[in-house]
Amino acid sequence: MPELPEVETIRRQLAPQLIGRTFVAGDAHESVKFAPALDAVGATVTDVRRRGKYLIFDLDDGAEELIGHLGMTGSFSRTAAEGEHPACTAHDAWVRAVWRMDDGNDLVFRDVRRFGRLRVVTAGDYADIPTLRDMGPEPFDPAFNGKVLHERLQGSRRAVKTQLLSQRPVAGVGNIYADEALFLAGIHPLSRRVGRARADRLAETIVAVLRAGVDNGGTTLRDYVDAEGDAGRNQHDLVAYGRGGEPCVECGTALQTRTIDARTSTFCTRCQRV
DNA sequence: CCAGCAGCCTGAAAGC
DNA sequence: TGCTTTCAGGCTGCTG
Repeated sequence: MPELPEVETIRRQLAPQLIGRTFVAGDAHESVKFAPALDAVGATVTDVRRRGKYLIFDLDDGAEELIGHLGMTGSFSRTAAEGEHPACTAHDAWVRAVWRMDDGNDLVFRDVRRFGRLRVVTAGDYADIPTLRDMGPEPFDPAFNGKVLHERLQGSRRAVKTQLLSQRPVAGVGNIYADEALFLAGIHPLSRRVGRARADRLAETIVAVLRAGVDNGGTTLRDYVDAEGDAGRNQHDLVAYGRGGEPCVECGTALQTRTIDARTSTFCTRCQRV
């Protein structure tokens, strides 16, 4: 599932191909999740940014933004133009949006499970995108540290993992990297009390696992591919996520799996303290 | 305002 | 073999 490293990988690949290009036509799935893709037709891409797990295409020097979320199975790719007019059906059954660019290529958004979303907003107006509006600091921003994380975790009494997945303490952490960061920090996912010292450690491990994910081109468990269609390599480095029943790399205890907030969580009952 | 949870989606894998 | 059930889960929006 695309989290910060996967989205960042895609951003880096798309940016040089799209900056300066104009959307000259488009086609989109009828769902309200994808139809807004057509609102970008006529606009020129002036930058391709990322905020948490959201891709943000700046349009017309910042007047508007095309915002994309990959959901569970979303992916972007570029292909030579297919047909005289862009059409989702010219590709495969899971393509939800196609934009024809002024360089004769198509930008394609494919999303099997349709958990993704596309929309165009006035620049910076995220009133209708609550997760983006309330998003915490970027983990790679120098301003993000244990002090900031500690303060932001104080705002809620919910379990630390639940808070991380909300995107409010810090941007871009999903289920995989949350399990990894909590494991490396020695913090139980159900902990409701993360003091300053543990917050310092957690901030460090969050940055470390996300950086490793970017360096490895993302984590591919099943669906994720980058904008070139290639899988990531970070799945080989995971030490907690998806390893329930296997021995903890630190102490050898069998890792435990349980559902927290309808999501699978894997952790070590010995190394990770509540 | 906050916590908790149903619903959105579909293919792969497991179960029978 | 083939049908049915379970599972994966980010985010939205509703409810108490």
